[in-house]
Amino acid sequence: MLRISRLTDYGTLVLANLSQQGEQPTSATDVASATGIAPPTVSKLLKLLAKAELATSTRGAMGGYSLARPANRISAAEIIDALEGPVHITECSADDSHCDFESICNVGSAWQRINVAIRRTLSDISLSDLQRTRAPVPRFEFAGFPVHVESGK
Amino acid sequence: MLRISRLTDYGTLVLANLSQQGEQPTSATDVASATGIAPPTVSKLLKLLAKAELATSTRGAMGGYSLARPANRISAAEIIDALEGPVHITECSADDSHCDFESICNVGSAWQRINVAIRRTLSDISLSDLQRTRAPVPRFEFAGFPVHVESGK
DNA sequence: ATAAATAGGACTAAAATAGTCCTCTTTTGT
DNA sequence: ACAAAAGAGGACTATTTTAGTCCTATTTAT
Repeated sequence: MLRISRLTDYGTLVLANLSQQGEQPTSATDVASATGIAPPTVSKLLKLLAKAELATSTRGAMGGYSLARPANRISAAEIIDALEGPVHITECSADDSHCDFESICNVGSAWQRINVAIRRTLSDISLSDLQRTRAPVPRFEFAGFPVHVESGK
Repeated sequence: MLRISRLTDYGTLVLANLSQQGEQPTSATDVASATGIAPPTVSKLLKLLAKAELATSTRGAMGGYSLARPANRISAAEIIDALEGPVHITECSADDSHCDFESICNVGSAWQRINVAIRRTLSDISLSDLQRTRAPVPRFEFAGFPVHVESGK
């Protein structure tokens, strides 16, 4: 359905919060109170983000998490991958998937192509873009026709 | 998770099949055996597609379904909308949604913008594009940088 | 030592999805 | 008129995914 899960949405908030804190580590508890998200959930998210190397963790007292890289070098695609695993627009876009109708199905490849295109775009959008209230306006093209997206409302 | 549901994938197959049958109505049962999808599921899909006016139904003996319009005037976005309802990339992209952190959250609008951009692209892709084995290669741009997608693999 | 943190993973609950089935209405052909 | 073929509509169930909680172990600063 072309949507990201709520956890990913929260994850973006969490990363945005880390980004505001700068270099020094922030504890999961602090992030939780700053964002209003339930502490155990924040903790779970930060563990996933650390495993994906988007955040670095410091253990022990005065420890916490901080961004692994500047916000402009963390892409929306990486955030989604970290929190939802590699994403395929349909089941049959997955590398190792097979279905019974492959011989009939002439549809798969186009969805796959669209999937690739969306992922590329998401790769070009950084956490800092996501944070900017006035983010740059994405522009899409298909089959040679540019599709302009109005900014704001 | 940026993926469409399996039903939508099936729905595309079903529509592609109707498209191949031309004008005369095809029964849900026939579509089911042509595609290999379980008959009750095909029936459910066709009902939804008919309600969304992507297919027209003819009741009674010799009845069935046919495309409401030529395949090149049915867009991927319409198919998704018909089978999954209006789609939002995050919960807070929905028109009437509110969350407790709106005052803190500076992230929402960018995801929303991305959502709009993806939908526009999907609107420009037609059922006939989806059917073509060599569909045109979508091209995306973000913040002024064109992103080229290689064709094929 | 002790307190403050993360690491890791087991576990539960809730929600969305997929799929099935039943009954009713409409239409065609005999 | 009637029987058969088809769709309309909706209730229902099972499965899977997602969200969220909690517990125990490990690490580190003071």
